Amino acid sequence: MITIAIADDHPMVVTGICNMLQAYEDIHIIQRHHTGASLMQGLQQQIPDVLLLDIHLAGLNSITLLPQLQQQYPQLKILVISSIDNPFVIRDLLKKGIHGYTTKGIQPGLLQQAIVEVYKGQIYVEPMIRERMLASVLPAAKETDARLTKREMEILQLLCDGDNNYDIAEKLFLSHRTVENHRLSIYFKLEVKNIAQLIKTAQIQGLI
Amino acid sequence: MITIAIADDHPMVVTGICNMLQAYEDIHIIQRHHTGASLMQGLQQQIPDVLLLDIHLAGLNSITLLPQLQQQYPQLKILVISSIDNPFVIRDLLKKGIHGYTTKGIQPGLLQQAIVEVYKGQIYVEPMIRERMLASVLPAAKETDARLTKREMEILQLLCDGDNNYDIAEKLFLSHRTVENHRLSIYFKLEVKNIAQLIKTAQIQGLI
DNA sequence: ACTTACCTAGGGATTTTCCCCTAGATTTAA
DNA sequence: TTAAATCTAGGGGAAAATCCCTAGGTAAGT
Repeated sequence: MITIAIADDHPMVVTGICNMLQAYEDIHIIQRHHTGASLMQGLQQQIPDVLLLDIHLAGLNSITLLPQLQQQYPQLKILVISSIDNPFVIRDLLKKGIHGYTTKGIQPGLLQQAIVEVYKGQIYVEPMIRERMLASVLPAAKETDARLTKREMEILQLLCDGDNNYDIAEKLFLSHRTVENHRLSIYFKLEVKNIAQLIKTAQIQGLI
Repeated sequence: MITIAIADDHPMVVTGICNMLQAYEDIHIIQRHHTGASLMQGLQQQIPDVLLLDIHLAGLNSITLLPQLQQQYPQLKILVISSIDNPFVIRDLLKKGIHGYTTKGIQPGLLQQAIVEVYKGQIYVEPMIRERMLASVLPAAKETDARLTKREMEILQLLCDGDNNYDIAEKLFLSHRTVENHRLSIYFKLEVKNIAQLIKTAQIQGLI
């Protein structure tokens, strides 16, 4: 018997999930929450085996709850359910220590499977997403050694604010040529060839 | 008795809706679809009073089906259900002739109310969205400027890919000066002053 | 002590962007 | 059927970015 708590600010999704899981006798839903506050309170009463967590809870990004959840309930398995299908975003979530990820489009049978896998201590990622993540495995490895230095990160931030070399030079008390050098080395590391691609890549990789 | 067809590529949402509406005896769900093709076929068999339509159907934007739906089934009421809560986007949908809009976060009672309203020929917008649309009435003037034309959107996409004016000119068979003009008018509309801010703004506003 | 990475700065040239304009053709809305 | 918006294209010039380089100082590890 696996106990479940659901946290999602869309009642429709909550009832949808409940309905899906009704058929499985080994899964028992013990809590339903629509807000982060309600969730944290509920966990104090009783700790489920698996938490089905939507990324968007009314007004707050539930990912911000992760560190707290992990610290207070280290044995709690967290299965994130969301609409996002960007492999980079999901990879970041997994890095943050969630135990599984599925989209809201998952088939009932797979959801049950996901819960069981996560419960058993496996990391579960919905098959379709898993494929897409595989497709981005190489860029993922690349991204690791594409680590920017402190100065480069600093300049990246300002570039992303729309500052030009001269603005940045003034703010950091540097020559604009120095800023240019940093900028070009950022381009090289992130394998982009202009500022537009840089901003996009930085956003996708969560560098800003 | 109001007959309903549901079109949503997320089984979870479909079962959630069905579950929500089970309690209401005056509402009868006669069709469930996960793809646009299935939907169009189903409508040929039997026309429901109200169509609950998700914006995202497997692989296609269901909004593209609107003209066809309206032409073939002028008496069909279309209630769009989605996760989008951007008032501007919703206003555009209403302009395109949908009869109602709710998010997936709607309460069961309100969903039933929405269906009844739409069935009776009213335009229904979820209360929370309605408020936010009201709140954007004044900036609506500003937003009018901020709406990009077709050509501008096209160029925005390419700019976000890192193409420069010359690349874009070649791809679209234009002069690079023309591309430049479009680019500058995009800058003006989005109130940015260079490509870096543009990419960032476009990402944040979901324009790409 | 020595290599390596990092930060700094610049010369010089080319390409692209950015800013100020005008202006005709076409499309759309009032 | 006007009026307004959009799409097209360009002149001319200033500013910035991009692409070649070199090179000294500093900091960290081996």
